[in-house]
Amino acid sequence: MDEGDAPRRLRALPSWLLARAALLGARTVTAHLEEAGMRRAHYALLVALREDGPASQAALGRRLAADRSDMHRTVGDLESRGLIAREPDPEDRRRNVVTLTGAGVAALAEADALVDAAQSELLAPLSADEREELVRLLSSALERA
Amino acid sequence: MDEGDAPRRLRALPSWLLARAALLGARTVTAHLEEAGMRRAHYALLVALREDGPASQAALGRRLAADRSDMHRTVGDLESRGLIAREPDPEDRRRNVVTLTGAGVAALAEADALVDAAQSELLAPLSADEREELVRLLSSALERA
DNA sequence: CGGATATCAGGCGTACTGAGATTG
DNA sequence: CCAATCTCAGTAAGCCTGATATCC
Repeated sequence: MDEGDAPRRLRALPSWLLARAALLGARTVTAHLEEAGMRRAHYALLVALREDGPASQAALGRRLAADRSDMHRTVGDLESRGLIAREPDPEDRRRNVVTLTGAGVAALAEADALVDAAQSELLAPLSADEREELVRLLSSALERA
Repeated sequence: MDEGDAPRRLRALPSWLLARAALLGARTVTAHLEEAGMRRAHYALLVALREDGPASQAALGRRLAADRSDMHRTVGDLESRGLIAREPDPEDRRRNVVTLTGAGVAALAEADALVDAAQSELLAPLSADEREELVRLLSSALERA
């Protein structure tokens, strides 16, 4: 990727480094998740359902900081593959309640392992301490956003 | 952006944090550069020309890890605005030699300040030491790519 | 003949916006 | 009437590929 050849001004710019690292991370995770026929947005949605239980599409979109149009499409994808179920909420008929199916739980477990493998590959040059520090710094930069 | 509400699994995933932070950085830089009527690709190209002198489009693309189609479009944009000049290389007539114009140098100086301001805004929650550490960690993760 | 360059055409996933219909 | 939700349509920039013409 020739980052070493990039102009020094760019190599010292946090925003530029973040963009390059994020692209590398996205490619790595995408490549691994491909084995499960899943994309990153699919995985994030399934994780949110497992952790916090059934929710409306709007709530999921807020929690994942995802766009409503993309959420709509992602939910449709996963529903057509039987990994989630989408049913109207009887208490508020504007809402679609999204729930994880048994197949979804199984697919998610497989995807977890793939995503973990991708992290290891992505952060191979860093020690365990450095990986923790990176997570801490990125979390700090994001916490007020 | 509600990162604080995101599932814990995602908040501990480096690839996810990188994606969120990079998006925030891109939005911040884009917003600041808008004042100079410039996009990030334009800025990166001008920086490369200032630092290493005139170059062919292919060389610039390699140095910036940029796609050749986008490079073609970016060069066209900047040429039409008079910030760079594109002329066939007399020594190798396959090549277009791209050079920075006087107007380009001036626009780049203005953009430098805008980009610096964007970095400060992006990294406001971090101390100076933490910012250096973040740059170091990101560089390490990228160096073998 | 490769190999490299610039260009053109297009696809694809992501981020974002506007608008309509339904319901609370 | 206003607000929230879901849906659909469309825009824009970024990443990527294939193909062609030109030139070393």
